[in-house]
Amino acid sequence: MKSFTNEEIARLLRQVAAAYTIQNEAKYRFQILAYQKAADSIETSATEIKDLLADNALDDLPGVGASIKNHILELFNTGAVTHFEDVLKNVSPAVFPLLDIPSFGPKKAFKLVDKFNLNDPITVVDDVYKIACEGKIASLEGFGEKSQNDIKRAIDEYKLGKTKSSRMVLAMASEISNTMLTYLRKDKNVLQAFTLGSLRRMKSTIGDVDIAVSSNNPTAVLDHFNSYPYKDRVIERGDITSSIILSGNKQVDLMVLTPEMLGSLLQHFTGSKEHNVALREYALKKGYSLSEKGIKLKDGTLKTFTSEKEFYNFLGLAWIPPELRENQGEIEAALKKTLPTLVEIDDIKGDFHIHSNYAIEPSHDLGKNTMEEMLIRAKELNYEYLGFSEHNPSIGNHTEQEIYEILLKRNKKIDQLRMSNKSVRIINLLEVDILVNGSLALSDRCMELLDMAIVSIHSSFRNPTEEMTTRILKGLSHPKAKILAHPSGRLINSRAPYEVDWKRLFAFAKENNKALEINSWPTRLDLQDILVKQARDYDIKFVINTDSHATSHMDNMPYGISVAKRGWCERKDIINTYSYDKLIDWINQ
DNA sequence: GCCGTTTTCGGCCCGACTGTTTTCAGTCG
Repeated sequence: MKSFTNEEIARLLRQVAAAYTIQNEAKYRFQILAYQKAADSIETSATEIKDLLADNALDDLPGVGASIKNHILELFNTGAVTHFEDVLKNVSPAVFPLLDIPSFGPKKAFKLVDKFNLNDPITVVDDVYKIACEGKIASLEGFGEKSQNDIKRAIDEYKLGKTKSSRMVLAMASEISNTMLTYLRKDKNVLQAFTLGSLRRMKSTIGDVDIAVSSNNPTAVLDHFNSYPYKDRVIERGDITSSIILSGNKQVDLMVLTPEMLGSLLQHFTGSKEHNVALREYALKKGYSLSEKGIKLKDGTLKTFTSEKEFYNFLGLAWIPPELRENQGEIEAALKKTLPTLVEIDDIKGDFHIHSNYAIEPSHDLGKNTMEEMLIRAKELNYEYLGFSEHNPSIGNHTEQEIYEILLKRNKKIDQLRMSNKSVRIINLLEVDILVNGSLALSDRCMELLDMAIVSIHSSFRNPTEEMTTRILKGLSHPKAKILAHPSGRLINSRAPYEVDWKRLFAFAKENNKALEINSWPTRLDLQDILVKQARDYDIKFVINTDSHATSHMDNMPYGISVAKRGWCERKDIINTYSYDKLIDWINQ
């Protein structure tokens, strides 16, 4: 039995789709869609295919039917798939690396590889670049001087990091978008301007920044957009859309329509693609054809909408919050009027993951601000309570007795603060390491000094699923351990999540009244949204924490909120929306 | 190749833009 990661399987399925496209796009139109859909589904699955296979649960994945399932089984059994080899045999492997370069699709990549006999996937990008520089591409049928230059530039930018798959963190995309909105609104032709796309849906990572504007003079708005002083260049410019690249290879897309079309424009450009496709298929059955311009009725007339709500309502649906628009059951829920009332930032009454600079001699990093400073910020945020949760004192450098004394001293400090700070109640926590063997880094009598503890993994991330899960459950089983922090350990764009048997963890958390943290740190956002949604089916509790190491970090809470919303969470699912009294009841349960 | 609130067969979103064309092919979201 061989093993493959989800990423490898998805890549393989995309290669098959590309090969079908090259061979005969019209003939294989629906197979191509099916393979791409299956690849998307596998790539975004929080559970590894190998684990689904072991549970015989591959059918749970949408887009994976009998045929592709059998291909995957064959892949794991023999290391290869006969059918895939058949489809791929006439396509050089040198085609595929080109497909991660923006503006390169299967057909263009194949033509270049085929005409110039490029067969080395390692060097193919450089090979194409060289051929373009030598001026050999312009004379090919279907190409010209311009497209030859475009190819050169696309590869230049690719080498600087602009690939189809590169994504930025939410915080950076927000900043780019806000700056752009401020700039756009300076033009009197801009009636209203909005952030759309994955940024409006508050996805954890963002590809391009999408912006929509309503205006009676789109040309003037596009001119203004194209004159943005911090742009590197204009990628494209039409009658209603334009794209520019900013320094750092960040792309901004703009669409401008008249105010009477604003409703459909917002709907269209917010996406996701999957949501829009599903919505359009649903509408089609009612005889409607949807686009950014409005809804085309059976008689061919276009009905326009000034608001997004009217657009959804016309289709018999409740307005769907952007965070839910991922084709994960939201259309059905909107039809049945069973959409959740999502948690909002104003519901938050406290934050439990706060690292002050209190000298606790920890195993990991200390915070930068004093407990007093953190409390002031908490008061400004209108919090009812705040939990201090520095890392436990390092067990390598202290005896158990020394640690006990450090904590006694810290408790005295916290008691003093409780006397002097009546407006914000203080919860006494620590963030305690779960060691490799599953025991906690604090002794039982040390744990007794706390109101509750956050436990988390900070070492040995790469152990097998079973071992990791057992380790976490053991650590979490301590009666004082109430919260599991950053449950998957992922760092966006730098560290893959460790592998956990999520179903087992969720069942355990439900059974033992433990909360899973949604960590608001922009490169963590962990538990990730799709797992939050799955966990919610187990009816378990979450806590949205900032993991702050400075007062300014406490402002990251909205990012955690966005993850909770994308996971369909309501206020009742989140323990730091509880009043202080209710919270204490929960801690003592 | 997938899928089901008219279907287990017969459907499968829709339009913008560019470059190379002279009505279209390819890419993108």
